[in-house]
Amino acid sequence: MAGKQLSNGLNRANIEGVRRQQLIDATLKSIELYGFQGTTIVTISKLAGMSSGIISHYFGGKQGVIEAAVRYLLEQLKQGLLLQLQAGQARQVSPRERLMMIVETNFAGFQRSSSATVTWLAFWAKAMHDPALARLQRVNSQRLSSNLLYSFRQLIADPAAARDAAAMTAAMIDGMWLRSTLNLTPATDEAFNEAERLCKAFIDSLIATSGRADEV
Amino acid sequence: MAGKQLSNGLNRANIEGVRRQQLIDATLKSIELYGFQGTTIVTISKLAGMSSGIISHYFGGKQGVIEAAVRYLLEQLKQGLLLQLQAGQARQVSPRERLMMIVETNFAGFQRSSSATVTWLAFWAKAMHDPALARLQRVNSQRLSSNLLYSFRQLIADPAAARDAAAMTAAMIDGMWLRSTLNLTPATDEAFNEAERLCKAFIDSLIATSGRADEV
DNA sequence: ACTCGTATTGATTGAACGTTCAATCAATGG
DNA sequence: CCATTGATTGAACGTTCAATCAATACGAGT
Repeated sequence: MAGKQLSNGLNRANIEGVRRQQLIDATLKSIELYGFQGTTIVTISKLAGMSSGIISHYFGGKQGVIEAAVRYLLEQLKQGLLLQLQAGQARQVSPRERLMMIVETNFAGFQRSSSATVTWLAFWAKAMHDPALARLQRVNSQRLSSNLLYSFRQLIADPAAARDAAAMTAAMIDGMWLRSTLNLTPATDEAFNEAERLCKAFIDSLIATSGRADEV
Repeated sequence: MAGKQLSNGLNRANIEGVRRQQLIDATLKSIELYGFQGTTIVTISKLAGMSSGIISHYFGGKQGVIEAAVRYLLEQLKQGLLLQLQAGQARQVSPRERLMMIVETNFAGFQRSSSATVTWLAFWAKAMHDPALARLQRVNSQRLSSNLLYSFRQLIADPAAARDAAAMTAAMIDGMWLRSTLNLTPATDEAFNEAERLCKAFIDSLIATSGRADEV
């Protein structure tokens, strides 16, 4: 019944999901190639190998498919950390290891791709004038802070110091990512690797300092 | 001769400069009010109290006036530090003081204004697909790094450690600024003040750590 | 008062874009 | 083998916007 196959190997019920993902991929590709302003219904649908009308059919309009693409990016980031934590579920993950995983997730391959970097920047710029996107942005920003704070609390006794450590680390991750993205000369991962290294070094210095306990 | 006054108090030769600045101000105001996408020739010229044609006359087109507005922002940032250093020229400015000045400049009032924050984000997003803007971005990004490195070199003996300190501080400044801007709920300066505090605390911790000298 | 030159206007144009919807067609069900 | 579904198309439409340019306003010089 639901398992009946079409000749192209697609289940009828799956077509919608498949098309939506194809259009989201095409949207990210278009933003990568032509920029946010240069992305139109035509560039997206052409990259997807479909007609222009299909976008309104599945997403209600251009605004819809772009919002969906952003949600996809946010979801990738969220799942990235979940998967990595899951991978180390057998053994016990120390607070320090967990912090390193958070850093690695934020500098993972997908987050370095052109389509992702360009879209993130456009997303932030648009979030300042679009309440729906602003809400998504805030949730995402909060998640990074909370994840960091959770681990820092287990490493730093003083609550205020733990909060400061989390805020600093969040800023350093975002700042490193931003500067790496903007200064990406050709297609070198060098900047991202260095950024990841420095973020991890910073976390270790925070832990080491707090080990010496009593400051301020 | 050149000092001849018009009835409105403007020098003929100055009219062009005055009009250009008025249009740049109007452009920033429009981006603040309507966003980057919502900014058109009409919104700018209306805010400036002039007609739409004037933009093409003075800037050759919309692209021209927007580029000029971005250049103005970059110049403000550059001059901000110069002025502050100049203010303390009489007495000797210690390397640490100079670092704090750099932080203060990046969180100065003008950089917190809506018109500036929105334009910065739009500028970054556009820089990824516009070579002219990308060049401006790189120069600006480099300046922050160089300024920081110059002072850190006087405080940290190991060259590699000084370079890392500068890179980390640059990222923290940009990251703190970004997160403050994006999470600006209503119109609270609270986030910016906290960001400035943490950046300064971070610099002090870098200096203190290097004082203990020999690490790695 | 009159003219010249510059500054400015704003209606108009043409291109670009998002949306709509009647028509098409392959895949299903009977 | 015919009827029905619904996924997909793409031309047409209305809107938006940057750019243009002929017309106008206005100060300066005589």
